[in-house]
Amino acid sequence: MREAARRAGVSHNAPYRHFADREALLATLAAQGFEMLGQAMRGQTGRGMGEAYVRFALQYPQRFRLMFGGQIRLEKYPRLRAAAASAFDQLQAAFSAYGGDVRSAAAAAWSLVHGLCHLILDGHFAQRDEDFVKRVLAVVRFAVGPQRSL
Amino acid sequence: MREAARRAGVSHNAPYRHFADREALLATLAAQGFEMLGQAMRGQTGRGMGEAYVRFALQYPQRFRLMFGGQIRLEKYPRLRAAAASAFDQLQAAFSAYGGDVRSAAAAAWSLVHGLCHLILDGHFAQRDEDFVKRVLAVVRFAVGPQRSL
DNA sequence: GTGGTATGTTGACATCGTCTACATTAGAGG
DNA sequence: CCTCTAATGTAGACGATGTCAACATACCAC
Repeated sequence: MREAARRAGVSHNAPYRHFADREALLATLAAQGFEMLGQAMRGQTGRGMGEAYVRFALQYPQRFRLMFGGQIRLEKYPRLRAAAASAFDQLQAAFSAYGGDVRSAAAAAWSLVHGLCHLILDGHFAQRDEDFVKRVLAVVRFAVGPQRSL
Repeated sequence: MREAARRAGVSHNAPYRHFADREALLATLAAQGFEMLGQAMRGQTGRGMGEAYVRFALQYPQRFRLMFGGQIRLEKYPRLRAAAASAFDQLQAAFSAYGGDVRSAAAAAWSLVHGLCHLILDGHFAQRDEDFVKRVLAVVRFAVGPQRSL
């Protein structure tokens, strides 16, 4: 909080006129992040959405960590939960054209790109260039229908 | 640090006799977590390893967050990096029997289960029971060979 | 002009991670 | 047994932080 005030050039307590507490400030920043993420995925389809997701995480790593670092309790900030759900809905919509267990397929796709972001940011992979991301994403198939494949 | 000392029933500075600083303490706990994770996956194969991974995360959520929360810089703790790599190696070994881009396939599998853990822990999914996990993992196929499928 | 609301400031408090200095304990070597 | 040393613990302090209460200022509606 004090650091935020410092950067804004105001006294150390000014932020409390705009945010209830530290967590509320962070929740606002996280919600903004989810809107940015949704914006980044807008218009993309299929694998392009996944790549946009990863690109966002690599471009704004701190923001991504804030959004998904588990430091902010979703239950406490309905606006935050809504922003996150809105982003996820875009991903799920990309799967709705296919039959089968759409919800599970979308969850799997989200998990895949999400985990990839985390592991790259944590430095668990030797490579982190866009080619590596494309190659990893290219490896998976989603069996949405009884026989279908995406 | 002070809380740790409190729980151990010693003075607030005693922990500094055993750990250089807060980050070193957390790094030790994280490394221990990676060993636990490796233990949990030992003996499992294929999807069973993924399920074990998720089970571990759901059983020890705080530990999992510590291990992958990005608060500890891997570069600074070689032992930690080694413990993490060792766990990942198990996963990768499960793919080595198949041809194709083994490294990418293993990375994708790790990303999938890892992202699933994070999203479940963050409360982004309505369900979090073992059935849901099984269903999500069942949806994906890994195209390891030119024509092969796992 | 007056009252109220939004915004900012000052000062204080408890807590935290960390440093320095000092005390205690335990074991090894004479 | 005595002494020296290393390991371990303690006390006190410092700066930084999140937060609260009290007070000040600016602006807008009536």
